[in-house]
Amino acid sequence: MKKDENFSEWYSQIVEKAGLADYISAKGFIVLRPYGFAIWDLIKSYLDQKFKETGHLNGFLPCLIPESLLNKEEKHFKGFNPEVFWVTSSGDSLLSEKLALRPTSEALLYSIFPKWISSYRDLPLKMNFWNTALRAEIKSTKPFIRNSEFLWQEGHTAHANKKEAEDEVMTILYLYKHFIEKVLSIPTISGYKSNKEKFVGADYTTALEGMMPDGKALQLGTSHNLGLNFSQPFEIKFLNKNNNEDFVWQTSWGISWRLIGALIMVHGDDKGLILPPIVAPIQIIIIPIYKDVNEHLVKDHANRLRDSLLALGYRVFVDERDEFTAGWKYNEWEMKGVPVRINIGQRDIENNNVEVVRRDNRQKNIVPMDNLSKEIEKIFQSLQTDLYCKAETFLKEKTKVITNFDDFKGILDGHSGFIVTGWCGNEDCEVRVKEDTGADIRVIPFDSKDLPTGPSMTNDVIRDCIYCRKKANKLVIFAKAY
RNA sequence: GGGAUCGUAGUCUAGCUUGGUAGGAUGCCAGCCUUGGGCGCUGGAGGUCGUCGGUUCAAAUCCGGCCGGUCCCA
Repeated sequence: MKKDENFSEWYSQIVEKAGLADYISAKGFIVLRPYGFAIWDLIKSYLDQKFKETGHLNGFLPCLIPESLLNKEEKHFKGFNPEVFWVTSSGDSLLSEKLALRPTSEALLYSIFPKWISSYRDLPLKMNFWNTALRAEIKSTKPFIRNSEFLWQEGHTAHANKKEAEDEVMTILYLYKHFIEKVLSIPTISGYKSNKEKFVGADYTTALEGMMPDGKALQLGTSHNLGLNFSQPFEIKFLNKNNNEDFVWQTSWGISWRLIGALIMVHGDDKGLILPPIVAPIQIIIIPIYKDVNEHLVKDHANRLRDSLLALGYRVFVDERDEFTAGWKYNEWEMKGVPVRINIGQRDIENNNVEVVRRDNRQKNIVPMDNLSKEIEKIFQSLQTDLYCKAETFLKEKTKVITNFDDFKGILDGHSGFIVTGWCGNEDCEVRVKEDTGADIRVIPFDSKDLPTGPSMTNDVIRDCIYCRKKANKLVIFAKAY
């Protein structure tokens, strides 16, 4: 399957052939297979540790939310209503109140916060939940990218003052950014969402936006400042040091298994997945190459090699299956994206070396046994940075500074990408552009130095709003999005 | 939201126009052979043709509803 020729088909093929997920006969729902779940597990354990290091504790929330609760913050409710699944009966009898399958847990969790928060001593309250959310996707679903139920993590915090909440929003956003860029090797652009695109119920939303190989944007993580928007309707109050009642300042934030989708799209090639080492369920695959006469000798060597690599902390697997040839196994493990493969046969044993193949460029190297761990470490390092650089180069190539609307439309008619331009800040212009081109404001970068196009040129070049030509007060990135 | 297209064995698919015995590949099982880029040979098992209904002596095939997948456009 060719990634360049039919990207969408290629993507669905990888999901199935690499054994990540499968379909079930309910629209928009998928089944995660062990290999796909293992990737999620690795993402989860990495981030979970970071959350704990920054003072967050995990909890568990029910998946049903009474309508009245969801309804309490009006805008929030309206925003989610079209995609909420409702439970209306138990057995044959109708429920007295409809229950929503949680599209997100703010309302549910915040209804109970008042019981837990009464004094400034109870703050900050910082919790996280690893669960799923349900949002009905009527049309165009895509595994990991758009599903009616998805695995995610939602963090929720309450703070004594505005500044602390603002800091929390940024702490988490940069924690995500570090993970996505340094661990998943996917470059991102960080910034604010426009009012139209922000989380319903937030004062403002910060986000990380990535670019997929078809030039479309994919939101990879969000962190919201909820201000007092929930604490007021839910009456989450505390006594401050001066014995006055105050409302808490809140944040919420999340990433989802979309990150797996991004990994597939950004790094994969015609041979299949390519996984960065930290999130690879199997980091090293050992293929013993043997004949009947030396089968035991070679397999013993392979297993000893595995044991020594396991002892060094690597996730290693020896593919001892007799029913497949070596060549078949190469293809299989390349499809699954295993970063490093080690071939070991009679002649390697005699020469006290092994053949090491890295997944991304499939370069083969004969490596002496004594150098092996050093070589693996080197490959892991360079894989991590090479994957990032490749994606970053692409991002830069596909990001253009545009100052007039005709050029803007022209670019989006062909293959899309990111467009850096000016915006007056008026939502009408944003809506019009979306109607005319299908692109909307993905992110309002915090700083022009974060732009892939570099700061020097953009500050001077962009003066007007791309649509109404009035003075631009924001530098924004427009793109089509998933 | 609009359009197109598909659903046949675990998987991929032929057959559908012109109604009449479901065929292949791959995988699976048994036995041999072999393994440095999807090896080879022999034999075997595996099917409510997505689902519900209609037309017909007869439906995988024609018609309609529903369910699900995929793609394109908004």
